[in-house]
Amino acid sequence: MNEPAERHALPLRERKKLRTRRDLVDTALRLFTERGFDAVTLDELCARVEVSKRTFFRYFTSKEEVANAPFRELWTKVLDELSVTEPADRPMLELFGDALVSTVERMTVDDAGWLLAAQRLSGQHPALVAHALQFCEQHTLAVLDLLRDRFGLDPERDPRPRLLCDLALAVYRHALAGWQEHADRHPADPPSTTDFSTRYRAAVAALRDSLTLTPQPR
Amino acid sequence: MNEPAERHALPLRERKKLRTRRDLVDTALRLFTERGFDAVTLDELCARVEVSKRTFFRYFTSKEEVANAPFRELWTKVLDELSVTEPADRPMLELFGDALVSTVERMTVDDAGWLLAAQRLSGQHPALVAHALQFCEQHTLAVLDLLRDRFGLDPERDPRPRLLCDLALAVYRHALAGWQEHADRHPADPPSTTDFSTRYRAAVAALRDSLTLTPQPR
DNA sequence: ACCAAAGTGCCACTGAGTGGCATGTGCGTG
DNA sequence: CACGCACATGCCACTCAGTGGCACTTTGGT
Repeated sequence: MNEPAERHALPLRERKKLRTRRDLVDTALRLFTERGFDAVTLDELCARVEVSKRTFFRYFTSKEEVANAPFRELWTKVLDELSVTEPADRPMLELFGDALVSTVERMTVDDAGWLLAAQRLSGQHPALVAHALQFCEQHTLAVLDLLRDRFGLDPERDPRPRLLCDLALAVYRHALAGWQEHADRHPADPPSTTDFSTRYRAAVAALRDSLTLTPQPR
Repeated sequence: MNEPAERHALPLRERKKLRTRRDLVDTALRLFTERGFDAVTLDELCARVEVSKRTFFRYFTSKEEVANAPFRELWTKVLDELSVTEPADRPMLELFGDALVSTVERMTVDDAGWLLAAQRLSGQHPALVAHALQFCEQHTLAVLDLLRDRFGLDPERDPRPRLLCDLALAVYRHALAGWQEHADRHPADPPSTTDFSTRYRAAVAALRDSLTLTPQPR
């Protein structure tokens, strides 16, 4: 019936939707970056994209969500990757890290730029941090389902899967923050996704030592 | 000058402020619990407490904040405790856990009840999760300052302090969630703060294993 | 050509949060 | 005790995020 054999030939209707969504995200990130998150009203954003405010809310549930859209796109891909990963005999933390790192390294330069822009904004406005963290929390729950269904780990009876997710998220956030700061110090260079990977792996290596970290004598 | 020798004799003006604040928190948590977070408008809450909406916003910065007030009170005490802790030759994670556990066990039964109520609400409404997480983030930054100033750990050059905080927070959140679920299964009993401590310590013990957690064969 | 469904625009509305100014109350001074 | 100062509050009008409802246009299938 409605099964076009060609991959990239989505129903024309879907194309328009994707385009509108992309317009909204791009314009929003640009305006927010230029003038600050709450100096830009939704009315203005909608006017620029030539879309009614009502339509905006059919694409995004809140003003924060459009600013954090790059995070959603990243994690959607990571989850896709994880859901086809074979449960080899390696620590989940590694499987998790591999999925994240390879997803980031597969990003286009443009997408990496948007991701950094979103991260930069998050650092400035508390409401964006809040939304981003709550978004992580939601995805943690999705990952826990995955761990239960595909990897035989039951988060109901075992606290470790839950802790593992939070550990991995802490590492991810640390790597992302470091990447963004580094990118800001070299504004001329294009964003380097391998810089993220390096930071991620370094943070993973530091995890074990964090557990026994002891105060230094003054 | 204004240094009354008596401990509990605050300036009378301050007493009133504390009382108003307490009224707002208590009434808010009660109403939110009875009818749900967004079925209660601020206008209504203010009417109950007989306070103008303008005054509400001199005590709290948002509707979410009043619902999460018990968290703020808890962490304020924990930070106070940490800021007088001597940097003995023990892992920071233990010092941190001791401060948290002893603070919780020193709570009154009433305060424990409010804390559980706030946690219960957070589980229901995304906006409250978001606010609570962002609040944790803020306190993490305060803890990092403390680590730098009192414990000689520099978060600028060493990723471990930052990771340590996130680890501790993950354990805290897990223990709190478990405590609340347990309390809900036994609604007749008064809240048991030692139950929280037990869960906290168990989760700390599980941390190390989380790092190497490996998929189970189906 | 036609129809049903999906997508959109428009309009009015609720409720959170803010600014400004007038009013009142506690607190220290003479 | 009276005065004045500073702080806390109340009131009012305003902005803006987000929602509900309905009418209109576009798209894809028949």
